[in-house]
Amino acid sequence: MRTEKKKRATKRRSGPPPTAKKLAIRRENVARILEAAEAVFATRGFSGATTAEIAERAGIPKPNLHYYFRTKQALYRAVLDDILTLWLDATSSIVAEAEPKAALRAYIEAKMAYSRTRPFASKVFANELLHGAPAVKGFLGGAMRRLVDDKAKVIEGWIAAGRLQPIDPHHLFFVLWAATQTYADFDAQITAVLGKRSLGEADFAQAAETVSALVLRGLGLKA
Amino acid sequence: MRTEKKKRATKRRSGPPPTAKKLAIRRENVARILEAAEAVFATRGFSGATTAEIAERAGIPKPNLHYYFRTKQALYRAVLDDILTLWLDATSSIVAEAEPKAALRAYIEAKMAYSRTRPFASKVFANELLHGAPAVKGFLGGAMRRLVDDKAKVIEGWIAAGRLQPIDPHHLFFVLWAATQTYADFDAQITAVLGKRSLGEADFAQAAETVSALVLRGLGLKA
DNA sequence: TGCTATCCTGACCAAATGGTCAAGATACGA
DNA sequence: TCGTATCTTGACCATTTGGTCAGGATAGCA
Repeated sequence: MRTEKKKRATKRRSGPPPTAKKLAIRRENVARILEAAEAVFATRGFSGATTAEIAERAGIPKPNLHYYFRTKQALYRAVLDDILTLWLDATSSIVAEAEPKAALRAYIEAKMAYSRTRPFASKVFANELLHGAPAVKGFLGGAMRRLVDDKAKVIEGWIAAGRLQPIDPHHLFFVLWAATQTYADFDAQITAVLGKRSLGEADFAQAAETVSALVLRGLGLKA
Repeated sequence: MRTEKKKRATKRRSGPPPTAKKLAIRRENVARILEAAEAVFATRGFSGATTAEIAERAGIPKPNLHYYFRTKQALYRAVLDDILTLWLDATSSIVAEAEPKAALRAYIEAKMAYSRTRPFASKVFANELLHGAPAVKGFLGGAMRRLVDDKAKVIEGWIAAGRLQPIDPHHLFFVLWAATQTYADFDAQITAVLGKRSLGEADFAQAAETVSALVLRGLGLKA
C-alpha cells in the first residue's frame, strides 16, 4: 500500500520531464478526482460507487477519469492511501514523556475532530474494514500494528509507573477508535436518535466531552 | 419497516389456507434464504451482494429465491427486519428498578455477546447506517428513538439520585454501542492489530472486561 | 512553424446481474 | 384419481457499468 506514492497516475513516464503547466493540470485533476471519489465511495461503498458518478462529481467526462486512474480499484487504492496517512498521524500525542491525562484528552479530541472534518475518509475506511479489509490487510498487520504496539507500550509504561489504572492498552485503543469514529461512520443513526438533521459543532463538543470524561475517569485520571 | 411481518413471501394468498407440509417447506426455505442473505449482505454490502451468490449459499436456484422474495430490496428489508428486532431486545436490563452497576454491566455483556454470536447481523446494520440508513431511517427516528429516550430517562433518574456520575445519557449509549459493536463490525482491524487469525471467546471476554471497567469506573461505579 | 507528449472525449463494447417466464413437479383436499 | 395451489428451474432478457479506442485539442520546445 504505502509504496509508489507519486506514480498513482496512469502512464508510465519515459520521455522528458513534464512541464510546469502540464504538472499543474495533472495535480488539479487528480485532486478533484480523489475528492469526488472519497465522497462517492463513502456514501455508496466500493461496489455501489460508479466511475460515472465520480467523474460527474469531479466535473470531468468518464474517460478522462480513466485516463488518470486506469481502474476503479486503482482509484480506490489511491483514496485509501490518503486516508491511511491521516490515520497514522493521529496518534502523535501518545508519547512516553507526555502527561497521560493531557495526552489522552488530546488524542480523543484529535480523533473526534477528524470525524467532524473528514467524515468521508472515516466512512471509506470503515466500509473497507467492514468488508474484511481486502485492500488494507497488509497495512493493518504491518505499519499500523507496529504503531499500535508501540503506543501500547507507552500506555503500559504509564500503568507500571502507577499513573494510570491497569487496563489492556490494545482494547483501550479499540474503544477509543470506536467511540470517536462512530460519530462519523454512523452519523445517520446518531442524528436520527437525537432528532437532529445533522451534527453540529456543539454535538461534537458534547461527544468529545462525554468520551473524555468517561475514559479519563475510567482510567483513574479524574477525581 | 415493522409492518407486515408475516407476508414477506411473494404471492398474496387468496384461496384456501396452505397445508402443513407446504408451510414447512416455505418456512424452511425462507429461513435458509434469510440466513444466506445475512451472510452475503454482511460481507459484500447491499450493492456488492448478488442474488446468485445468496441463492447458491442457500442451496437453491436463483429463480427459486426470487419466488420467495420478489426483489433484492425486499430480501434486504426482510433481513434488516430481523436484525432490528434483535437490536431493540438488547436494552432490557436498563430499567429504573435495577441496580445501575449490574444493569450496565449486563447491557455491555449482552451487546458484546451479540457481537460474538451474530456478527453478520451487526455488519449488515453497520453497513446500512454507514450508507445513510436509507432503509431504516424511519425505524431509527421512530421506535428506536423512543426506546433510547426512554432508557436515557432511566439513566438520568440514576444520576439525579446520585447513584451515577453526571453524564449525557444519549452519548453514553453511543459510546456503548460503538465500543461493543466494533468487535463485530471491524473485526478485520482488531484481528490484524492483535496479530490473530480470529477473535475467540477469550478476546471477547477481555473486551467486555475492558469496556466494563472503563465505563463503570468512568461513571463512578467502582472504587 | 512544425513536432511530440500529454490531455480530452464521444462513441462503443463485453460482462455481470436483477429479474422474468413458461413449462414442469409436488402436495393434498375432494 | 383428479384438480388446484404451491413450488421448482433452465433458459432468457434488458440494463447497468467498468473499461476501451480512435481521433482531436493543447502545451511546450526546437
